[in-house]
Amino acid sequence: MAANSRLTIAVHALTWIALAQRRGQEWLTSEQVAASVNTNAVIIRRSLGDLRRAGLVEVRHGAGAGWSMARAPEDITLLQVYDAVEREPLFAMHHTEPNLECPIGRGIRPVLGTVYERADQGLRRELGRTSIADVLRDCL
Amino acid sequence: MAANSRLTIAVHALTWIALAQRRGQEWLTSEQVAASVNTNAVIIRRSLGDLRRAGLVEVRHGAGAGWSMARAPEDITLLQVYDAVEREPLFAMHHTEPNLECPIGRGIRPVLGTVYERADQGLRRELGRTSIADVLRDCL
DNA sequence: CCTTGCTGTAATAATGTATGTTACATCCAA
DNA sequence: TTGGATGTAACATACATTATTACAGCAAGG
Repeated sequence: MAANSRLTIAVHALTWIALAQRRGQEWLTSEQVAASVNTNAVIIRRSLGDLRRAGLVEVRHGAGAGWSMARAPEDITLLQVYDAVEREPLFAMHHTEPNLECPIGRGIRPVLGTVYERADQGLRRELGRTSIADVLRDCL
Repeated sequence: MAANSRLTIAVHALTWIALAQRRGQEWLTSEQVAASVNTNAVIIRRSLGDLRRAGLVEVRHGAGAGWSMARAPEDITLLQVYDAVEREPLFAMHHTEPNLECPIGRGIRPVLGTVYERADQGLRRELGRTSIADVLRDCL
């Protein structure tokens, strides 16, 4: 699959904001976050926008604008970040409908759907075990 | 991520070959498999080629050529199929190196590497619980 | 040993997604 | 009112996936 770096970008941004706040800087601009992630500020705004819609960060407009945590780093798991930024399922079904005259073609999609659902749960269970606070601690 | 259908295609092909063999047809051509999956025969040959390199199927050339299981359907898990056909990791790191003058930029990659490794293990544990024989049974 | 049918793979195209970049309307604290 | 940042559209580039055509290579069976 074309693995993407959305989760990486979002976790990096959140962790950096968490560290800045611990150091007393309440609001960070997308430029400041982009400087640590080393990417374009628009990429950061898009990512933080996803996190805002999920209720994980807050944004402030006008003069002195920027981004801030909406919750304590201990209360944000990587699973919540994953859900906020990732839209596609892990595994795709057939591009074109399989041959319904074949018993396998008829039956395989729900069967695979169940298997893929369990695999997804296994992935999510692990992502739910790590918080932004854990990532911050291990970074330092 | 751009979810792909490689696992779906490979499992479908294997399950169909397993059913054909149970019905007494030992060798299937890529055209016959493609007719059930409803895709091009070259796609099937590429997928089965991956499975052959992993030791899951056998190929026969010349007249009467085709594909056959190299193991019993009970002894092939979807995890083995996944490993045979999937090359990319689930999550990508940053496209460009993060800012190494930032504590997060310096430390985050190994931290995320560990988390992503655990998430991958969670996914794989579940895929290892299902065999081609299970898929075949549930299809019928 | 030669025919025949299928495999293995290269080359190409169409499509979709990820990332990066510029531009600009909008917003709001000071 | 204004200045600086957000939100988002528009576009470019790069790459992955799937599909398709073409053809060399292989080997079973006449």
